[in-house]
Formats: sequence, C-alpha cells, structure tokens
Amino acid sequence: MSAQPLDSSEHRSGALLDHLARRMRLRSESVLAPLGLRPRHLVALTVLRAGGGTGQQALATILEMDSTNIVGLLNDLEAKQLIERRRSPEDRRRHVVELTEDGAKRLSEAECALAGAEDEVLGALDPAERETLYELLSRASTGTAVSCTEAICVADDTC
Amino acid sequence: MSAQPLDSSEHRSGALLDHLARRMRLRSESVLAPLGLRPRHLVALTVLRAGGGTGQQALATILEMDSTNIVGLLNDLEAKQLIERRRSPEDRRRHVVELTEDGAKRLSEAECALAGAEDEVLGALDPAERETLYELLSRASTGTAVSCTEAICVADDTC
DNA sequence: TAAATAGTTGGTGCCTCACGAACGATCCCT
DNA sequence: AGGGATCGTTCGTGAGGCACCAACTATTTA
Repeated sequence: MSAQPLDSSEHRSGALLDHLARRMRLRSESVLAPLGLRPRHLVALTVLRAGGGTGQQALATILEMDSTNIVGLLNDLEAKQLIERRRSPEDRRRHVVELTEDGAKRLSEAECALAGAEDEVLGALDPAERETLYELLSRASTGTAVSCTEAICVADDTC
Repeated sequence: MSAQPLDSSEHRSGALLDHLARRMRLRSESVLAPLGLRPRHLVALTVLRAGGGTGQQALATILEMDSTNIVGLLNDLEAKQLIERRRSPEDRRRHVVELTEDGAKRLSEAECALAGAEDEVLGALDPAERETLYELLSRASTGTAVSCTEAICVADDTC
C-alpha cells in the first residue's frame, strides 16, 4: 500500500466526472444523431485528432477498450469516410488510423452542434472557466495517453 | 441564435469528459468492489452529500436517471445503511433521502481509496491543477449554487 | 369524490462491452 | 526456410446498464 498522507481535502473528481459525463452524453446522443455519430465515435475522433497516426492496438490502449470492439468502431467511422486505415510501411501488419479531411470537418461540425448541450451541462461556468476546464481535461487526456509507460511506444510513434 | 465566435478553437469538453470518466470508472470498479460499492453508487452518494435532503424524484432529475431505476439504486444503499429514507412531514408521499453517518464515512473511505486510480488518470496534472479541476467540476455539477459554506464537511478524521 | 403525484415492484427489450476462439497476413528470430 | 509471436478481423456469448411500460399503494389537491 502507499503511504497515507493526512490530506485534509479529499477531493476526488471521479464521481463528478462520471456524473457530468453522463449528463453530457445523454444530450450529445440526440444532438449527434443527425450527424450519424454517437458519443463514443466522437471520443475516438477526438483522440485521433489529438494524436493521429496510431495503430489500432495503441488506440485500444488509449481508449481502454477491447481491441475487438475497436474494429467495429473504426468500421463505422471508415464506412462514413471519416477515418482512413492505411497499412504501415514499416510493419505491414499494422493499420495506421488517421482522420480524413471529412473526419476533421465532421468533428468540427459536431463540436459546434454540441454548444447547446454544453451550455446546459456547464451552465454554471463562464467561458474562461470552461476554457480552463477544457485545457485541464485535454492535458489529462493526452498526458496519460502519451507518457504513461514505455510499453505503448514500441515503435517510434509520434510520442 | 448564439453569438459564438466560430474560432478555430471549438473547444468542447464533452468527448474528453467521456474519455476520462471512462478511464476513471474502469479503475474505480475494482477499487470500490471491496467496499461493496459501484461507481454509480458513489455518484449518488456524492450528489446526496452535496445537496442532501432531496426527494427521489428530484434525485432522478439531478442524476438524469429513470425514477424506477433510482429505487433499486437507493435500495442498495439503504440495505448497506449508507442512506436513510424518511417520509417528509410536509408531504407524506415523499421520501426524503439523506446520507447516514455511515454513508458519509464510507464515501470518505471510498474517496481515499480512489487516490491511486486518480493518480493514474490525472497523472499529468499537479495537485493544484487537480484541485482546480475538482472545483470546476463541482460547481458545474451542483449547478450555480454551491452553498457549501454551512455544510458539514466531514472529511477530516476519517482518513 | 376524483384526479394527480411519489414511490414501489415486476417485466421486457435494447445496447454496450468484455471475453474467448479461430483465422489470414506479416514480422522476427534461429 | 520454418516456427512462433503479433496485428487486425470476424463471430459468438454472456453479463450488466438502462429506458420504458404497466399496475399498485399511499397521499395530496382540486
């Protein structure tokens, strides 16, 4: 076990994160439906935009999803031509996944469409605070994804 | 409609929220299992601590869950004596739900136990940033009014 | 008295997702 | 060249979350 510091403020964000994510997701579903997307598609696209050019295995690690379910997810996105699977020239077993132009555009559209949903859920925060929140979430999301262990970056990825 | 400037920076937190919540939840499940809790129990307890004394209908609205599913959730928590259902004296149809002492204690324990999980997920943020994140999430979650000034703030000796 | 409301119970069905098994293609090592 | 490991793919299975419907009790309100 780790040492127990007498931290007076036991402020765990987990439950709040869960709560807000749920509220956001419920609204996102209806907003994204006309765009042919689901919340989890948006998560994948966002991750891909942040650190594109990853193999599907790495993507499974980042999203912490089973790799077999990644396939279906990417099939959806590829069918809509929002992502591309290209075989890696270095290792032809690998599929390098990247956003297409359409994908980036659709992601942007989705983000615009989600403005209303975010207004509802994050209504208590002013724009500056929302930007701070975004920045923190973004750093937390990409930081852990890129820097965690050395095992992920087997090859010379964009790490 | 809205006067949102269409900058190149359409910073929507929804997907990031979803992503991080998932990663946190995956870790929370195994951590909370020994305590007999599940992530969604923790969400309910957290909400109850923030604004206790609500009816179940109100709780369903806050958590945005179907009220029939709220019943089962509260049954779990009441069976463990972490919450109490009392009939409201004003309207005897209503069940006023509140944390018990055991509930507050268990919640604190859970939050302590989640330190490791949070370290993994929010590893890219330093303590000050995590506190900022918590504060933003907390404000967003409880709406605008954080009348926490008079709240009990039990978390001092339990850790 | 009649209608509306809060909670409870039971049941149904859909969707997500983790997990296992099998397969082709490819790399890597000896 | 051969054998084992790895990446991606497909299929199936099962557990669990959750929305929804229907019926019922207790209580408030018009």
